[in-house]
Amino acid sequence: MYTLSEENYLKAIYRLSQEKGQKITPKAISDVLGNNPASVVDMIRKLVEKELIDYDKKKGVHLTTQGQKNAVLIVRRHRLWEVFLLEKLGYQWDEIHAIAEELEHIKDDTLADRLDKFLEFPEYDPHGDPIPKANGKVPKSYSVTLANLKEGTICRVAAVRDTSSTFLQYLLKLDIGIGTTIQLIEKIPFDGSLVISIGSNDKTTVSQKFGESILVDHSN
Amino acid sequence: MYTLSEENYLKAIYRLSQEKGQKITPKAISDVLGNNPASVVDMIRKLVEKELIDYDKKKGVHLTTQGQKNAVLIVRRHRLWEVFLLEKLGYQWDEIHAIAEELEHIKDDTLADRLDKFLEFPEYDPHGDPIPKANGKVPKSYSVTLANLKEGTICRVAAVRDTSSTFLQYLLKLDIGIGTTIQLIEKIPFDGSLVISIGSNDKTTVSQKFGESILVDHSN
DNA sequence: TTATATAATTAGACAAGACTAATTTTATAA
DNA sequence: TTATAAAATTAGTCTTGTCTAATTATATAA
Repeated sequence: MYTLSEENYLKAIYRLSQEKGQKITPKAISDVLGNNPASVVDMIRKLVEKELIDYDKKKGVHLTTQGQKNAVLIVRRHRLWEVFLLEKLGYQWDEIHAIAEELEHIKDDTLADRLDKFLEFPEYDPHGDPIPKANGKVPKSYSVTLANLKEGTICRVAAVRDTSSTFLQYLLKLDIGIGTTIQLIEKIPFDGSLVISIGSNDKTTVSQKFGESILVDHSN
Repeated sequence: MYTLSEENYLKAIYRLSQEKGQKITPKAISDVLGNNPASVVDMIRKLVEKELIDYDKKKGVHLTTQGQKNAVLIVRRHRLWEVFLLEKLGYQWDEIHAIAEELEHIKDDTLADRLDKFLEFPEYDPHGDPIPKANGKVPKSYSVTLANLKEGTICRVAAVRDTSSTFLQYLLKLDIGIGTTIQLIEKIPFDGSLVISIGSNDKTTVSQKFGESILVDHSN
């Protein structure tokens, strides 16, 4: 088993590896974890030693098979606990991430699988992120953002990319949740702002950044 | 909030404080936690500094009001998680202690209370230990052991004093659980062995140590 | 009461994981 | 191509919580 810190690094590296085409550098990792680049270099050395990652200055950091397997398991635990906290304990959308951040490190061979069964094998967590299966397979995740759509398109909110409390509270205020229908009415060329209609409500304007944080499902 | 280590010390001291009449010494704490007495002395200094305990060489260690409050909360979390693991996730009696040992350290202001509600406010954990209430009140705990009874007494198993896997597996093998009826048939003066009848089964002989690890409820 | 065993304490070391400051590499722009 | 900025790395330090070994204090038994 690995330490809390090692697991957090694996998770951060896994997350960065999902952003295709980006080289995973010490700087990038330090930005995700909010710590010092020097600390990251130390930990990279340690994880290479343990054969959880490879590091090549040119190619950046990559998870080994072993590292990938572990990272996926941590993500699985995190997302299952999020479902539990929201569905069973009645937490709000914006409260669950921080607690799951601790729960994901609880070590027991059968805990994740038992929790999975108890929750009746959910495929997605409350933020719309796919929950890796016990065998490591990850259900399809969404990749089209609201900001990607053509004007006029009607879509369904499938997932959100940001777990910050400020973002999630803003969503609650706008009455947006997983499954909400949104029509993209207009894109303002000047700053990328989006004019949208949420559900059957009136038009609202949101920022480009906001539009890029919402992943959608649309039929055409 | 306190560190994992500080919480484990508080819990150990709380546990020792339940054994009335015993002075809480560094040695006693090191025995409970399985670490070096020198480490205990260091931590005692730290906890005194934080006003969680008092230490007087003559009187030993005592929890302050603040320390008591925290210790009780940790115990509350531990026992609630035990109920969850057994009732909701289907773990065996002997598997839950170790996992609850990790879960009890998850920090969130409302988690214990939400879990308590979700489990419908259980009064006792699966080992028969009382679960402290949100306000710090602790339901009555049992104190009479099987070994304390007079020959002939019929009792009900109310709680067990040992959380070791070997002990709990032995209980499963003997078909003893919380609520099981046991009659104490005979006490062997030589070594304190007990001849008992479990439920409606034949006589069995168990050791004095075993008898002292079972807390019972009896009507006369 | 004195010898001996046990407990408590102190001093010093160590590993993990973080930091700062200084230095070296690499990338970017003039 | 060279100057400059940014990133990576190294060296050294710090904190937490542990340890061992040595010392001092206390309790127990002869």
